[in-house]
Amino acid sequence: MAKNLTTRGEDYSKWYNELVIKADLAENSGVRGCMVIKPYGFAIWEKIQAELDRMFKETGHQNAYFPLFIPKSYFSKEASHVDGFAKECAVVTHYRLKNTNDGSGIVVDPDAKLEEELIVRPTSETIIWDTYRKWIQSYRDLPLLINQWANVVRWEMRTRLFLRTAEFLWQEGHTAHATEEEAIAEAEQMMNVYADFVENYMAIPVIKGLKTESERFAGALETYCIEALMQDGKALQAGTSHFLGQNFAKAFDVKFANKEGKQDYVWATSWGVSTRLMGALIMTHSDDNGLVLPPNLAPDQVVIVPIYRNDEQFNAVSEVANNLMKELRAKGIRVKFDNRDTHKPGWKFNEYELKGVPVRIAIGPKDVENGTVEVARRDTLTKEIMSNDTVVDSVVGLMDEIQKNLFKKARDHRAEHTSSVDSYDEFKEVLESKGGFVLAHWDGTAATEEQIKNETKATIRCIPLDDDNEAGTCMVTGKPSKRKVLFAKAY
RNA sequence: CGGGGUGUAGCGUAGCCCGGUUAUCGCGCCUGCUUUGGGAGCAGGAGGUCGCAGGUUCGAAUCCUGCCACCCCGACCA
Repeated sequence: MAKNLTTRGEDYSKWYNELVIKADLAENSGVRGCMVIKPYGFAIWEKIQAELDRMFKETGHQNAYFPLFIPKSYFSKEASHVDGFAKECAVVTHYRLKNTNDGSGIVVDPDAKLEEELIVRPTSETIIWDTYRKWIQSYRDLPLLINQWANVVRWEMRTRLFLRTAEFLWQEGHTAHATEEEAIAEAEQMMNVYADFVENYMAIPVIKGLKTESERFAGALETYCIEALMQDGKALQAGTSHFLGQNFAKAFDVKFANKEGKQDYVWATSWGVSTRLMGALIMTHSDDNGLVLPPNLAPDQVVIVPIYRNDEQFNAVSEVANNLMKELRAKGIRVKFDNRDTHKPGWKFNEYELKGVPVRIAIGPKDVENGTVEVARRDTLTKEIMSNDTVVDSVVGLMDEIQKNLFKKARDHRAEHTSSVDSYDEFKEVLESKGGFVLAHWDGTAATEEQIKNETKATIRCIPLDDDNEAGTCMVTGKPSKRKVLFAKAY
């Protein structure tokens, strides 16, 4: 585990400051917990977007865009939705500024007060369902499968870089279906898409499951989620997919004529992942030398660093480097040749380690002479001299190997930090001593869940969807339990 | 919103308690030479509304008052 990675407080912020900001990922802009994402960090986000977007389209979805501002009245239409978000909404009340009469500055013009205030979207269900009403008349208009890439604002009382910023980037899918079964299938499908992406691209193992009633999305009948375990033993919700039933359809009067010609309310889902995924990526793989990026997600998969003393050597090394770059690119690998003469090799080595580039190739005069290059892996921090004849194939193979190795490392770590307990004392003891995921029996009531949370700070991350369905009795109340559920302290 | 803390160069800081020359040091930045296979060395140089506004004083980074911002802890949460 990266030694500077702790849960909260000074060490945590130090970890982010030293690793992330130096690694050009992001910096805290200081404006109410907002975040400036630097080019390198944004390149990672763009990779996440690109792959997810492809997967959404492969499952029949289309992109659209809805307004940032939502009339306040829309929110009051779905009661539980209001309860969930009312406390964290930014509200636009005026539309104009003016100079003060004495010229001392600018103030909000009191004459420019809006008739109805606008909410800066914390999520887009309301405005989207208001729109869907106009789009849906017949079963022939269904299913409506739409995704939006957008920013949203949640005025959290406390923020944390990547995990909980006041404004964040995300995608939100909103679908409408003719039947309940179809909507449930959609929600499950998207949970599976998320799990597939997070495991195979981000190399982060996840547990698929259902949220308990108290942890459910505001307005949902069922919330599917994927839960990941970070290096420090705390859980992070990496994505959610909600079955919304007919709640929003009823609230926004979205009806369709079914095949029998009768009016019925549509069935809905919504699902989303955010820039929080980047936090998960960092906190799962990084070590004390900086980020460690899985090859499938790294903006640069390979960086070539030249070593030279003079122009003659630089030209010789560059020729080898350019050829190698061309060959690797022909194999579909993202390669960067860092031929800047403004930084020395040692400086570059550290720079790319900090940035988590999976493979670094160094080429110097000795290599040119010997027909070799030095290949270094970011995940194991090992170096190997390779012949020019074999290096292309080896590097191609390394992409796969590093990807698998990172996933395996993360899965092994999770296995070591997953416990199954039978008593409340044991539960507390495990949480205290090693943290991580703890499987335990629970009686299914919100009251017991609340008691456990108050006494241990652990929450039910999910009711796993695996086949391990052994019944038992609740560790707190002794009442019957259908299966063990997944507890952890969470971010 | 409650509790604690901090504001001095791009970043990190000393000085503040006990007021007194030109505000300290490191990193970074610029110039030159030597360097370049793991964050180079030497020499020279640039860079400051000491968070803001008042007050006390011959004199304020330092003392007093008010304000602002940020960080940490709690409640809230993707």
